[in-house]
Parts: sequence; structure tokens; C-alpha cells
Amino acid sequence: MPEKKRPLELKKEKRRLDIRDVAKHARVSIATVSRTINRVPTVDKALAERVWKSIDTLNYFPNTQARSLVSGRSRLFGLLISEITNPFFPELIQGFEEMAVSNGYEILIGSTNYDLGRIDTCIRRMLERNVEGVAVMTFGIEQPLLAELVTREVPMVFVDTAPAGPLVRALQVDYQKGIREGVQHLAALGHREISFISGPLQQRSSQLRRQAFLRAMEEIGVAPCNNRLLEGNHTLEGGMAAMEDLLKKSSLPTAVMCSNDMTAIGALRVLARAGMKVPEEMSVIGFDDIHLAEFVYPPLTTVQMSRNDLARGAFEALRAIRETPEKMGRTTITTGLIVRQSTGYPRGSALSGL
Amino acid sequence: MPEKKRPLELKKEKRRLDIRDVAKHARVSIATVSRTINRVPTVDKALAERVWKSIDTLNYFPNTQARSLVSGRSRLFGLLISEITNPFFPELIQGFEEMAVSNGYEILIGSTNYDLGRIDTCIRRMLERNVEGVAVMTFGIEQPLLAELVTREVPMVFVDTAPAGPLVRALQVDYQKGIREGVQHLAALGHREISFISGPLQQRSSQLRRQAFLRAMEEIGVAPCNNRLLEGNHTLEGGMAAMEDLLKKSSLPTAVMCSNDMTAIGALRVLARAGMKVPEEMSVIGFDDIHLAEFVYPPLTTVQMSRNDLARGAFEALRAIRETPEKMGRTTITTGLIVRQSTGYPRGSALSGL
DNA sequence: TTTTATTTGGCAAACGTTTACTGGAATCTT
DNA sequence: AAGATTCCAGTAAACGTTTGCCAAATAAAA
Repeated sequence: MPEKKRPLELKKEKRRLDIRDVAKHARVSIATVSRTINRVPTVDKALAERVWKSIDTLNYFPNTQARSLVSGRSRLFGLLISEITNPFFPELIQGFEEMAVSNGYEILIGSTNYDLGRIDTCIRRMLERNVEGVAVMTFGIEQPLLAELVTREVPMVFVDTAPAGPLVRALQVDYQKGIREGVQHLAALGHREISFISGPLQQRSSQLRRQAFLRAMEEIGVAPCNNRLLEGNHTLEGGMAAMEDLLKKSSLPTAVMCSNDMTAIGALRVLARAGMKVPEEMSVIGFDDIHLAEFVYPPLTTVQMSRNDLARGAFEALRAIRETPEKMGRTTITTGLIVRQSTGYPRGSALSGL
Repeated sequence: MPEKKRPLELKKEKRRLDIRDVAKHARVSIATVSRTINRVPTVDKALAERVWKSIDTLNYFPNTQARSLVSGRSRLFGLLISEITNPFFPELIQGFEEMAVSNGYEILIGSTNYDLGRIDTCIRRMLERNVEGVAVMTFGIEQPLLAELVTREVPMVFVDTAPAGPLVRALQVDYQKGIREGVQHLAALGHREISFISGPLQQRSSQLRRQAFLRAMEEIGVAPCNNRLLEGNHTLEGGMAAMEDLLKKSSLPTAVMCSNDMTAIGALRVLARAGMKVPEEMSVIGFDDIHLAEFVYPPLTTVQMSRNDLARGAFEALRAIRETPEKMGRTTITTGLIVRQSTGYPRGSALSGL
């Protein structure tokens, strides 16, 4: 057998370990090595064994770039988030990463920081690396910018609402369940005067949360009153501002429900500064159950939306699009109340201060 | 010119836009296109212009996998962290990502979760994707496991201390400065009885912080006393346990300094539960200045270690290794005190309770 | 004008895989 | 036992770039 010599061995120096090295060591062709690695079932048991041994002794692993170049699969998913320092996202990332890694994928994280220019960069980066799909978990309104991804036929998954496209899916969040639990928890304690601080209303998910609140209020027989409804922007500052507005009004509610935890934490601050005790003088409920919620004072009663479920749902959806693009599946994420210490009986009730 | 036809056009369907398409459109060879994109200076102005135009109108961008396959550069850096849900890390990631992206790099994040098996997986993942360097920001003791990276000659950068290797660097953190500031802040308020809750002492960075504390105490003329020195483990639970131990002792200190913020927050909890007011009855100082520190009650006085500096330092170090491996640079990260509301006059002092 | 030097662009070989195709050996039919 | 079938390993083409080498074209020198 005439040893086929590798051409142009000028700068050999230190070559990376190669599939050919394995082939030579196991005395098979590179095709067999490749097939063994990819667990193609037609390769003979004994041969495969030999190949695996060689791989092991040589400590070889395949070159991903070469692999994905020829197979056309990057095994890369993009994950688009708002900002990584927002405590909501790291858990989401963790869940997504876990799914990805255990399925042989890698993940490319893009933080938009609410900046249109950055979104563009992120999309570009993902496109360049040939991601096989993108999970858009920003809750924002950047959808027009994602047109490029749609036209390039990159599978995508969104939360709540998604642009049209055959390879695009939306994860449904059941806001109603958790928010209803929150409202009923308050109602059970005796609250009737409940305010709601929403997120930015141009955001679909903010609208949905607000609607869920209104519906839950109707269910307990309280007519939603306009001057109980404030608009925040899902930031700490927004929560502070909204609560300040609220405190200026003539009639105070006995409880406040917030569209997310940061808003609630902002509200908590203003209340503390105004000398109002929580929960004795005002109950507060958040939404999301971010890590922070537990550490704040008092620990925040909040509606949990599992980041892990969200992450898993997004990953599975992306995979599903790849594998069965014709099937339009629907995934629903559930929510539920976590009771901590920011809720109690309404002030002035017989039981308050107990 | 005989149009060289692409062989085997069976499954053309929808080909991705190609360097050849650009070449054809600009009426040049693919080599020229490549050189234009890579800004090789020998390409003629006019031609380059034409090529850029074509690239623009076709909306082309190169395939990264092919690129890195042939060039041998993945333009990928690994970032190894302990756990992404630990609020210390997201800011670090953000800084690192920013540096990376603006330099045309992508980043692969690996969370060890303090699990040896996962570390192995992370290293493997990074190796498979051919990272050009790894920033190990775990503060842990996983160094033996990284031997593989050393032997494969992957540039690496660590915090505080690094294993031997020509392509390995360590970032120096100036713990002394911030910790001295903390101790002097307490001393200025009148504290003399100061405890220290360290991190796990098998961790180099824990040792260094502890040493810095002892030295700072000597500087203010207080002999470090053994039963003022506790060992925690840098977690909330560890901080709680240590503080509980402390409260059992016969003589209480008037202030506690902690090796990180989570420890301090744990301590805060135990103090609150024990009915001790902070800072009136006990002052507490943390370390790191994580996001959380500001939101805890009372807002935590702490020593800031800039995650951004750390991230930038790590990135620059990795780049420096690539470019001038012979030069052994040293980068120092500074620290400094952030005074919030968990420190005050010692109890019993004339001014306390003011 | 001819020769020599200098640009500059094109050809084609790599990069390390996967995979369609091929053909020899083994197994099955009759 | 001969032909038909099945099985499986090897050959080589392809993936989309970069880049060493070379030739054509242009400029400079003689």
C-alpha cells in the first residue's frame, strides 16, 4: 500500500491531531473513523471498537469547524436577551445552556441592552456563525429588526408573540394563572383596593399581564378602576416613580401588584422611604420571582415564571422547528404565586398588625 | 472564458450566498474578494471598491466555519465561570463580551457549578470548538483539571494565581487597597473589635483577602486575634453559619468584615433574625460589590472589585499572549471601598445611635 | 526600444471533516 | 455451485474559505 503522503509538508511543525492519524492508528479509512464517531450503525462492531480505542489512546476529538462546514450544521443556537445584568436572564441562560450542552449544541449570547445598534450587531454575529436557530427572549419590540433572520430562514422562537414566518414560533405564557393566584391571595386576606403597576404598554407581554390582572379582579367581583392602574417601565426607577404617583392620590389602595419584580422593588423602596410599613400598611406583589426577590426587605411575595421552563421550552421549540418544520406546536409556560412576606392583611382590618 | 461549472449540482435548491457569487458579480476572482474582505493592502483601490459594492448589494458575509478552518483561527475565547446565577458573574461576562465582540471575537461560556464533571465538559467543549484562549474566572481550585488545556497550548488567564506554562498568565488583584480602606473606615468610626469571615481557605484568593485584612489590622495597631477569625465558604449559608458561631462567643466584635458579599448578606440575615440592628449594634462590610449589595437591607458597605476591569484585563491578557507570547506582562486590578449604610459607630460609643 | 523591477490578480492547493458512490466479500437462493 | 443479494469499508468529491506561487501587466531603468 503506497503511503499517500500529505502534500506540502513545509510548515508541519505541530499539527493538530487529525482524523487521519486515528485512521492510521486503527488501520482503517478515515471514512470508517468518521462513521464510527457519528455512530452510523453500518460499521462493524469489532472495527468500531478498534476505532474507539485509537481515539481514546490518541486522545482525539474532531474539529468542529470542519465538521460543520461540510455538514452544514453549526450546532450553534443564538440566545438574544435584553441585558445579562438584569437578574432575570442569567437563570434563563443557565437553563438554555444546559439543554444546549446536553444536546451537543453551543450557545451564542447576544445582549441587546435595549439598543437598536446592538441588536443589529447581535443578529449579524449570529448570522455569521451560522446559528441553527435563535431564541429571542427580550420581551421587547425589536421584531422588525429580525426580518433579516426570517428571510435567511433561521428558525426562531419568541415569547408571547412572534412575527409571521414558517420557521417562527411563540411560547405562550399563562400569565392568568399566577396573577389570578396573586389577586385571590390578596382577596382572601381581605384586600379590595388593589392597584396595578404595569410594564411599558407597547410591549405585548406587559399588556397581557395587565389584562390578566383586570380579569382576575373581575373574577373577585371588583370593577377595575382607572385611577388604580399605573404604567411603569419594568425598571426599578419606573417602579419608584409609579409608587410616588400612587402615594400622591387621594385614596390609597391597600395592596399593589406589579408587572415585574424590579418594579415591585422600586415600589418597596418608595414605601420604605415614605415610612409605610410593608405588609402592615401596604401589601406588595411582584412578578417573575427573580433571585433578588428573596433577598429584598421584606422578602417579596411574587408570581413565579420559571426561567427554566422558558429556556427548555425555547430550546425544544427550536429543535422541533428543525426536525418537523411543518408541525406548528404550541408550548405553554405556567406561572404560580410564591408567598413571602410582603403581603398581609389590609391596614385597618381587624386582623392587621397581628 | 469557460465558465467553470460547480460540480455535482444535484441538490442546489437554495444555496447560501457564496464568495464565488460575489466574485462573479464584481467580475474578479474569489481570491480578490477574499483579499478585499481581509483588507490585504495589495488589492487595487478601484477593484476593492467594486468588490465592496457587490458585497453590499448582494448582502454577503463570509462563512465563519470555512474561514476558521483554513486560517486556523476560530476567533473564539472561552470564559470559565463558577455559576452564572451568582450575581458576581454576569457583569464579568458583560465586560468580557463587550471586549470580545468589538474585537471580532465570540465567547463560549462555561459554568462549572463547582462540579468537577462539568468542568471537564466545559474544557472539552472549548477544545472542540478550538478556542484561541480561555479566561478562568472561577476563583476555584480546579487547576489540575486544566492540564489538558496547558498541554494543548491554549493560552489561559487566571485570577490571582495560575499554573505554570508559557502561555499562562495571572491577573493580580490588589486586595490590600480596598480592604485597608474598609478597615480604616471602621477604625475611623471607632471600631477596634473587628471580626473577619473568610472564604474557603484552600482557595488562594480567600487567603489573600484574609492576609490583607490581617495586615490592615496591624496597620491600625490592633493585634489580630484568633477567635475573631472565622472561616466561611463564600455562600449565603456559609455567612449565616459563621455569624451564628460568632454570636455564640463570649465577646462580640463591633464590626464584621466579610470575604465576599454573599457571606455578608448571610451575616446580615442572622443579625436581623437575632434582633441586632445594623449598623447601630453591628457594622458589616462585604467584598465584591455585587449588584445585590445595594438592594439588601441595609444597603451594604462593601469593597468593590470592578468586574469590568477584571474582564478587560483578562481579554487583553489573552490577546497579549497570542501576539507576544514571549512577553510576560502583569496586570493589576484595583479595589476600593464603597460606603453604604451597613457601617456606623460602634455600639456603646458616644456617637452611636445618632 | 528593450530589459528589469514592481505591482497586482488569478489559479489551485490546502484546511479536516462528511457522505454519495463503488466494488469486494460474505451470505443467501435456487 | 452459480447467480443474486446484502453488507460494509474504502475512495474521492465536496463544504467555503485563505494564501503561496506564478504570470500578466504596468512602470522604471537602461
